[in-house]
Amino acid sequence: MPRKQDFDPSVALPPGLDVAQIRKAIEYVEREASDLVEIYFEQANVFSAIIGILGTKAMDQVSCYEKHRNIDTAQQRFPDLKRRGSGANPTPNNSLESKGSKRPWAIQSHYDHPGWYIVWRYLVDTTKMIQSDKSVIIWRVDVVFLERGDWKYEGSGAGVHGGGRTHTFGVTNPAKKLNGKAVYARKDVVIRNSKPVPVNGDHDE
DNA sequence: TGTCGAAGTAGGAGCCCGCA
DNA sequence: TGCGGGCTCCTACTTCGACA
Repeated sequence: MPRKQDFDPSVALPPGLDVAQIRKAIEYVEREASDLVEIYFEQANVFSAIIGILGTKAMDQVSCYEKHRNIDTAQQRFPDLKRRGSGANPTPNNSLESKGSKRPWAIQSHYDHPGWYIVWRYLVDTTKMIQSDKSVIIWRVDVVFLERGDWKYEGSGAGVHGGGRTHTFGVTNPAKKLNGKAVYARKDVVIRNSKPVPVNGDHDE
C-alpha cells in the first residue's frame, strides 16, 4: 500500500475525490500492471496506454467518478471519467481524464479539452529493488485542471507525400504547470537525467 | 564548458466507424 | 466485407537553456 507520508493533502482535487481514493487506485494500478509487465517489453507505448486504462478502471471502482456508459465514448472520447450524476455531457469541472506516462513531466493528447487530468507516472522495476512485491511502481500522481489555453497545437508532417504521426496537443511548460500538483510523490524516487530513478542505486530498466 | 533538466518534434500501433 | 480516415494511447530523439 502506498505510504501515507508520500501524499500531499494540500493539492486541489476534482470535486468529490479524496486522497484515500487515490491511494486505493494506486495500489490497484500497481498490482494489476505488475501482472502485465511482459507487455512493456513488447511495446512500451502500449503499456503506457494500459496504465491509463487501469487508472480509469481504478477510479471507476474506488471513487465517485465513473466510466462513460456509452462504450464508444468511453473508449475514444473525452473524458475517460465523469462525476456520477453529472449527466451525459459533464462540465469540465466534472470531467476527469486518466493518463499513464513514463516521462516525468510531459502531457500530450490529440485534443485540448478543458477539464481535470490525473497522470499516473510509472516506472518498471523488474529487479523489484524499490518494492519487493511489485515490478511496476507508480512514483508520482499529478492531478491538475487544464484550460484550453494550457494546450499548444503540435502539427503533423504527415500528408500525401508521406509522414507518420498524427497531430497532437501538448501542455506548455508542463514542469511549471505541474509544480505543486503532485498529490502523490514517492520520496525514494528522484528524477535524474530526465528519468525517475531510486534514490539509492542506479536504476536501469 | 560540461552536465542535466525541460521542451519541442517526430514516429508507431490499435480500434472504431463510415462508405464503397 | 474490406479499406481508409479519424481517433486513441504513448515513446524516442534532438535541441535548448540554466547552472555549477
